[in-house]
Amino acid sequence: MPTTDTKTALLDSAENAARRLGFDAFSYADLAKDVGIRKASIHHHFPSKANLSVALMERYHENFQDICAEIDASFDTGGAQLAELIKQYRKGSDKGKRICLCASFSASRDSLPPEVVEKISQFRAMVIGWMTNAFEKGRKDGTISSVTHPALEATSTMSLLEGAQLAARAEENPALFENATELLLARIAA
Amino acid sequence: MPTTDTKTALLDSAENAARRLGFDAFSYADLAKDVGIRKASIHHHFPSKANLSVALMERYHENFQDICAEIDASFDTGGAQLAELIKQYRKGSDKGKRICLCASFSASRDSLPPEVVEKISQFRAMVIGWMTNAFEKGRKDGTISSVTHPALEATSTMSLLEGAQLAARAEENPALFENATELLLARIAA
DNA sequence: CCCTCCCTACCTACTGGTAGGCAAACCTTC
DNA sequence: GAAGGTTTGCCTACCAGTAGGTAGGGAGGG
Repeated sequence: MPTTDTKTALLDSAENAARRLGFDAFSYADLAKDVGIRKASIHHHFPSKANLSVALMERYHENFQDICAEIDASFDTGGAQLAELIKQYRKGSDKGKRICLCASFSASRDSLPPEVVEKISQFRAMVIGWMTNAFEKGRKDGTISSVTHPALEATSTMSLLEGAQLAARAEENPALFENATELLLARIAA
Repeated sequence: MPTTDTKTALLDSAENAARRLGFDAFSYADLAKDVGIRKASIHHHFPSKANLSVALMERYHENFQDICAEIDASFDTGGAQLAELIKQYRKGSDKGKRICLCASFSASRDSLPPEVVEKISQFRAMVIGWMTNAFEKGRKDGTISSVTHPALEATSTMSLLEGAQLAARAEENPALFENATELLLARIAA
């Protein structure tokens, strides 16, 4: 076992770069410098950049799914669950320094292999599905106000959250994320 | 006067490329091929890519401002004005093949000169300001339902629209834009 | 012995950008 | 209106640097 798992270190570095700069704006040379190995050595772990993008999206999907499951386990009401997801997106925004990998990859769509494009859709469907459940629950238990159509609420909210991250990123200012989500949060009962 | 204004053709090609692929994913060689001149000749019009990005953002801002002014002149109610702006964003999405230049540039923030980063903020402020007026008007004339805080509504809506474009772009599917904006449109009286 | 992990060295293609030239259009000034 | 100079718009040819990727080798552990 290596001192620190190099493959994981590469994924961490690449995810960060992709979310900060975009998929087309970071190179294997950047990763090499960041992780502390030579550029050519990266190809041992990820033969191509397309290959790396697949691994990134897979890991991101799994991690996010785990987070959703944990929210389900820790919070009972639909409102509390939704609030926690919003908190997660705020955290993912990292004070306007990054955006969601899904949003970043969506913008770089044409530079990615079809496999990743497919996985972006699956990620979106997964999150929207989870949010639909949260809105449904929030409508029943009364912790989210004015919910008429949970599935549409989820779709709107997904776009809102990614757009809010983008807005905060534009000025590298976390307040813009807060502003964009304030009305949504106001619908959630304490 | 040239047969077709080359500078304009370059701006058109570059804007399209930036909105489809991202700022880091198109090159001067791409533009040259598209417009039909040699790569080096582009530097006559735009000495550097940074320079080009400034011109792109400036033109985009002006064009969008004109569109907003035209909506103001053509539609009386806040609801009709907002609906028209949403229509504009739908059109800008081009069936999921592009996103707003502002959204694209926000994601590529670190590749752009500070001047452009500043202009992105100004663009956002301009659109949000216009939408704040529309929501304010819609609240008064009753054409937009449940408006309590126009400025926050505008900020949310801006994020929603950019996020909706991103969602549609992810699958190159215009239906995702429709889904994300359906609830918002439902608030507007016919 | 082989497999994992990383190395040096190298490749081709392409990046944004520069130097200098050349033809046509545009001014002047006679 | 012709002569001369300047500006505009594009060209060929080239540059250093970097992109992703390859070939082959060596150290070390199972």
